[in-house]
Amino acid sequence: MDTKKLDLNLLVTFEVLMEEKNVSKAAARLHLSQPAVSTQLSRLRDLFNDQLLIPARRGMIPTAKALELTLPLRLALDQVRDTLTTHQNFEPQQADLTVMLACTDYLQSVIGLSIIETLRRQAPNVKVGLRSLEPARLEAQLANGEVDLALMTPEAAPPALRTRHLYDEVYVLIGRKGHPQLVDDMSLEDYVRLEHIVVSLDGGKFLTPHDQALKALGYSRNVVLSVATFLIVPELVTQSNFVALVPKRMTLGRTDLTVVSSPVTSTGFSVGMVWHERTHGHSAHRWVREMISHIML
DNA sequence: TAAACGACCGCTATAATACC
DNA sequence: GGTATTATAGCGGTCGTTTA
Repeated sequence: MDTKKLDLNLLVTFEVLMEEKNVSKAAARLHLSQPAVSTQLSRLRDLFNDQLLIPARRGMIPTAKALELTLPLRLALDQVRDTLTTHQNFEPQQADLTVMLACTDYLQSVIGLSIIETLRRQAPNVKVGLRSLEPARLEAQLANGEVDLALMTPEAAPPALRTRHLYDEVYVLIGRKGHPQLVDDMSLEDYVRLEHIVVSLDGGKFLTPHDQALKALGYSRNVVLSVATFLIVPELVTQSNFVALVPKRMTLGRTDLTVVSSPVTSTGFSVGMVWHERTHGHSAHRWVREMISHIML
């Protein structure tokens, strides 16, 4: 590649073209004429030695290479934008705004308090509204301002949104303190005989991906209860002999629980932040995102 | 230092193509 | 045929480099 031909503006054009998949719409967003963007696309094609976007019935279809380039180029541009805006004025002590945060009940319980405490200390006039995550509506909510930031599995976010990975979560098995069968290194046979609570966020389901993994091994666990939220699970297990797989961070500081590893490796999940272009460059929102990143470290 | 030159970029106009 | 969309031609302005 001849880097002398490289112009950062071309990468910005590529980013918008991949979002719009339409030269005319990309041109409107970039405040350029359609031919100007068409010419830039031609230069991008020359630069990457690939068609990148192929004219289709309506708009354009990205090539495999274009799809491959999208994420790394966006990350590179974000880094440049971050560098340019890092030192823009934002005074947490004087800031006065409300940040609407959408996340699952589990995340509200795990990090909600930490966020509020840090904000009260560093930005006393910044308020946080916590609301339930609605994945199907999230993109629209982020676009229209109902939500400013979502905490969720970044891989599940619509591709047009901005994401940042925060941490990887794993599941652990919990039961009441002194539970007679709940020990580390228990056998798979003992494990499936325990009385399990499962969490089905959309309600009432008894078969989870973990059960499918068990099924593949020829086992089926004894599920006695399905609940729609992680929040009540610790209370249920402390008052019974039930056990449950819950995210490890939920158990931190809980002295009334026995926490052991599951004898079957249960696929964990990642947690990240998801936000819209609308708040991407906003210094206060940037500060909030940085603050949450630091809390999660 | 200033003029000349050339490369580059974006513009308007328009051709080509596909769809309704 | 009208509309939507991309691509190209030709033109003018800007900017960096070269040269006197």
